[in-house]
Amino acid sequence: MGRWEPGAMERLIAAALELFERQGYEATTTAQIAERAGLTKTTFFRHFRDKREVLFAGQGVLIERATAAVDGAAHGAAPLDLGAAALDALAAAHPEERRADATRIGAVIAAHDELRERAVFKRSAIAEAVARALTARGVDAVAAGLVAELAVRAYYTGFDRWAADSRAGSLPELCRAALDELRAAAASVTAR
Amino acid sequence: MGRWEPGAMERLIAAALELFERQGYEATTTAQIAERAGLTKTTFFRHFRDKREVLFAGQGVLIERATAAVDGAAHGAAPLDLGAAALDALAAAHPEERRADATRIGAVIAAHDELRERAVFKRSAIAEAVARALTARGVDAVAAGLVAELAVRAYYTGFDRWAADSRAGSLPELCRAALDELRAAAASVTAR
DNA sequence: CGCGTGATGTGACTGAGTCACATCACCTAG
DNA sequence: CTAGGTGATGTGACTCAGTCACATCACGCG
Repeated sequence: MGRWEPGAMERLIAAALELFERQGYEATTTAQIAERAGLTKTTFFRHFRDKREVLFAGQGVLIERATAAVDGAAHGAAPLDLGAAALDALAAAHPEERRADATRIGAVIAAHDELRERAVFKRSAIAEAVARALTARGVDAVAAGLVAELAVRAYYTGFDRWAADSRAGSLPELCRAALDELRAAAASVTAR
Repeated sequence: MGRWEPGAMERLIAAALELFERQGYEATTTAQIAERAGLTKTTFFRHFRDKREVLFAGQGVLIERATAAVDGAAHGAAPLDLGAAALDALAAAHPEERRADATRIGAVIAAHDELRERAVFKRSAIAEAVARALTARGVDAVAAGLVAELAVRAYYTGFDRWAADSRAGSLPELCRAALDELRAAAASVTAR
């Protein structure tokens, strides 16, 4: 499979991150990124659909993992338990060694609207996929949308705390704690 | 204020919508849109930040209306009542005469990922603004995020039904009905 | 050793988005 | 009635994202 210097995509991601941090996102050219990785612009676009996507590589597996967790959850699980299963799968996708990378990437994304837009889109794609998986498990559509939203919201809340503070607990713990907070707040807010 | 032929922005929006429907979004050039509106490409970009934005003009007032409704709600209102106030303000922003336009615009957006991404971003911007307005009214941050999500979700659910079926009820009614469904589902899902 | 395959390079091209500068309609002060 | 002033538009040139057809090169396999 691999020939030439292997790891082209990884080199492109690293080069992009360094240049974005140093020069800013808009001031960095896809040709510059490719050159720093020892490649050309055309090859950059062979690995990423567009310039933004270089910071979101690997998120593709999130949807698969989350939906697989819902599909494979225990028979008879309550809707919120299915959501928790999706949440655990999402949290398990990021090894502790990559926490520092997450921090750096998050800082770049937060600084540029164009990238925040893509981040929000990715988030909504995950939520939609989880909601579909929930309805496939028999959860009614409205409840599925809400449970998926809770799970994804817990995931991003936990992820942000994990990335923001290297001394914070593990990602799965932080995500579970966030889900507990959300469930409590939701119950209190919707009580009549 | 106005000189030349007035209504340049409206002409651009109408031209863009017609061309997008006829040729597709990607096959349509900003120069084509401008020409059809009797203008030039440069003027197009004086009215819209980018090509996508031409289909989202006017959404800027949604945030102002929704946050103003929260700011001005009755003293002592419960969090969900504040959310309902934001929802009513959002629903009131679309006169019945524009239902057909909403249907057409929605069809174009739904057919192109690039536009769906922008739509999701707009939605999240509204939700964030409402959440901020809620925290400013003393609602705790986690609950504010959830209530804002419920309100915005009710708004989009109602809006989609309103745009999808010209015989469906009024937008405010559809949005309120959606909020009722969501509250019931949320209460049932988060019950222990 | 020759051949197929897959990743990369090359060069040219389209179109989004920006910018400096010129122009023209309208309004207002004198 | 005229001279600026203002704000919206036009013009032409430019950068860069993203695409494409075609050439090239490394590697594995028969």
